[in-house]
Amino acid sequence: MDTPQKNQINAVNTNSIFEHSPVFNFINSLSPIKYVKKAAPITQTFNSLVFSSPPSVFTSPHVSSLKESRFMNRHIDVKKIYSNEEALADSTPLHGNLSEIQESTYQRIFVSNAAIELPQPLKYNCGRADKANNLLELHGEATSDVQEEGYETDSVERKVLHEGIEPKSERSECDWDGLIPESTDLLIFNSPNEAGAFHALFLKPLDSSVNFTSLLPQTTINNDPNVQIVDSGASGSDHENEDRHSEPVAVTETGQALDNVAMNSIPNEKTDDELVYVTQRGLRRRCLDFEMASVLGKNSDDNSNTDSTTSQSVRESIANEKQLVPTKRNSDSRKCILPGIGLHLNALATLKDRNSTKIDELSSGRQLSLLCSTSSLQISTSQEHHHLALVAVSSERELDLSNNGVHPAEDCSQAHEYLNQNSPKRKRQVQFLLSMLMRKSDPAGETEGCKRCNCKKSKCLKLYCECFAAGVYCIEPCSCQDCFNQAIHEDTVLQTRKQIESRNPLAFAPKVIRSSESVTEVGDDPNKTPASARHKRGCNCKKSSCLKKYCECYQGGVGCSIGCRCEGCKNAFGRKDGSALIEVDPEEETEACEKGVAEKALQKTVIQNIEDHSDPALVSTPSRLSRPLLPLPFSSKGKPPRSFVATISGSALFASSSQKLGKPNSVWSQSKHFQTVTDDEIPDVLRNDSSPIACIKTSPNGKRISSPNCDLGSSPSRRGGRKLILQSIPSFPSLTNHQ
DNA sequence: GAGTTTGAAACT
DNA sequence: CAGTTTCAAACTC
Repeated sequence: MDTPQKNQINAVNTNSIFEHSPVFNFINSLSPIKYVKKAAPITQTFNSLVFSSPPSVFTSPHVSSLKESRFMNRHIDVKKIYSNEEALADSTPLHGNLSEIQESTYQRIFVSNAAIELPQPLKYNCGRADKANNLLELHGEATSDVQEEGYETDSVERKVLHEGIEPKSERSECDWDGLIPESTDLLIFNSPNEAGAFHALFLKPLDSSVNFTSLLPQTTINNDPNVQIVDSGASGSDHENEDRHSEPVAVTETGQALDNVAMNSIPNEKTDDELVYVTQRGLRRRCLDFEMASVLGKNSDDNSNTDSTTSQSVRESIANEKQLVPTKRNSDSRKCILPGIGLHLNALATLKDRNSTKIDELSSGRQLSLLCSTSSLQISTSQEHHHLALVAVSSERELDLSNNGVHPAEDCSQAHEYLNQNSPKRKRQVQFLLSMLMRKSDPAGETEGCKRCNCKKSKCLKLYCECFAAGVYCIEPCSCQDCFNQAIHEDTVLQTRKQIESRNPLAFAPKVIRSSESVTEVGDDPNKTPASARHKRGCNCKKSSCLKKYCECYQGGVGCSIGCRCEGCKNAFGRKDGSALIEVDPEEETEACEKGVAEKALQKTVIQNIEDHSDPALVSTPSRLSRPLLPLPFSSKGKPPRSFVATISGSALFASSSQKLGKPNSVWSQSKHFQTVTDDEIPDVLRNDSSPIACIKTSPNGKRISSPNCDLGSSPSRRGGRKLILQSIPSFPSLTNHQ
């Protein structure tokens, strides 16, 4: 499949090595315009990057994607996970060498995500944690059919092994070590070593489209072995392609290749094994990727050392589910990419959890979050569209972090460092985010960020368990008893999940659906809640008047709708009767906010600001726009996965996705949800920012009706949102001002 | 931290 | 589908 990206990439490749040199990249980073061009086609890439995090929402078990594997198992064998990836990679008819693949991989991650499924990007976040992993993973993905592989693979392996063995030593050299968390659960990195991978990502000059380099010190790049590795890869597919003479794999192509891989798995056992080996390090994740899990689960038993076997089994499983995976990707790779978000949230949660548990990890996580935000900002330069999304995400992360008890100051300090290198705009944006963090003084929030359950009888295998419901494994901070929601009980978890889904296919779906996306559902129905978002099932509150977190609607930051069976609804976010918060009782809302919802409200406001950046009035009057969703589900309860998903994803989206995929079940895949959120949702919102009215039509009632254009349907047109992106950037300042 | 309240989830 | 029970979070003290 040749995509514009590919072409671009090729063009890039043709460019001399100079372009790929760190210095050149850095210079390029300085000129956003250029990057934008390059990036333009790649917009999705960015998403992947940003959202690489594991989807909080459980995807249907049957759906298997690379992402899944990654996300799924915090503790799952790397091999397994990797195998999934491999399966994808294998399936790919890639023509490039491993080296090429590596290069392409990096590019993919940063540059060409579009073609790449979200999973890949996720890889980057997730498992790629390892320095080596980055390369390997890439290889794994791209590897499929590398014929020259032997040569390159070996080298790669060596690198990987080498790194794995002495990751830290290498890092020590890197200046970034301090900044970049070694162990970033957040990112899904298992071990500190994994951080290196992340490192590499940042360090890597990436595609011109995305330049983290600007953020990163050049020196670091040079110094850090990892960087070098990355560099080689990063320097560009160009180099590799040229040097290795292997079939050139354009980044774009790579992305496609990845997709293809998923579709056509061509198992390269050797490569797979290697990959698996590498991947293992970064696999530890709290997030459960049920989709993958289902697939992986089969293999889980074997996980440990039977590389070839595992990879194969994975492949087989994947092959069996080929339709799903391929469909997903084919249907809309872009969309699929989003899953990362979900993961991301989970990752955040995990991070938080870990924060409580492990200081080191926490710090790293923080840093990561910061880095992510920063990176997002940078990326924004090249890709505004993504930028906003990223910003939103980052902001959320930050918020979460703050909630978690992470000290914003630390993050801020680092962020500032980055800022120093960035343009004023970026600085402002970053500051904005930081301010949000700082503001979010959330005493209790600290814990909320991460999911911690306290189950005593459910074994964490029922929806009662928030961790389980969120699609994440229970972790140390949890106070659960007889917990089965652990990687070691993966099979049980998957089985249970399936069972629950069989009973209620939507059981793991986001609880809050954004109306804009689900406009079809609510949009025109005057009877429905004015809010832009609403609970998928509605609440059934009797005594809380929908003013406490007992109420899921309230908890989710959305107003009640006609679907609710609540009594005496006084939901501050919108009453069942349709009255908007402000309209109904501003004070009430205020109180609620003060009590604990404040965070949500704040986030909401912030989000709105982001969305409506230029129009504060809108924010003040939700009714006008339609009730703001839970812009930041994270805050609401610190339960990123649920809220987040809910907020972002919409039933409509799901439906569309499923249709595309051709697999109804696939609809539930987290990736889609995330995708929706990332690419579609946020971008749209951002778009709206620039011109709130543009995408949003206001009905006489004041309800928001998404315009056709706005409809995120996932059409390519949507993605073209660059214009908006540019506009969105300016908005930040205004937002900051507001705050 | 223990106990109560609450409403979703699960069960019948 | 409705009623009941179970469960764990949210809340109160």
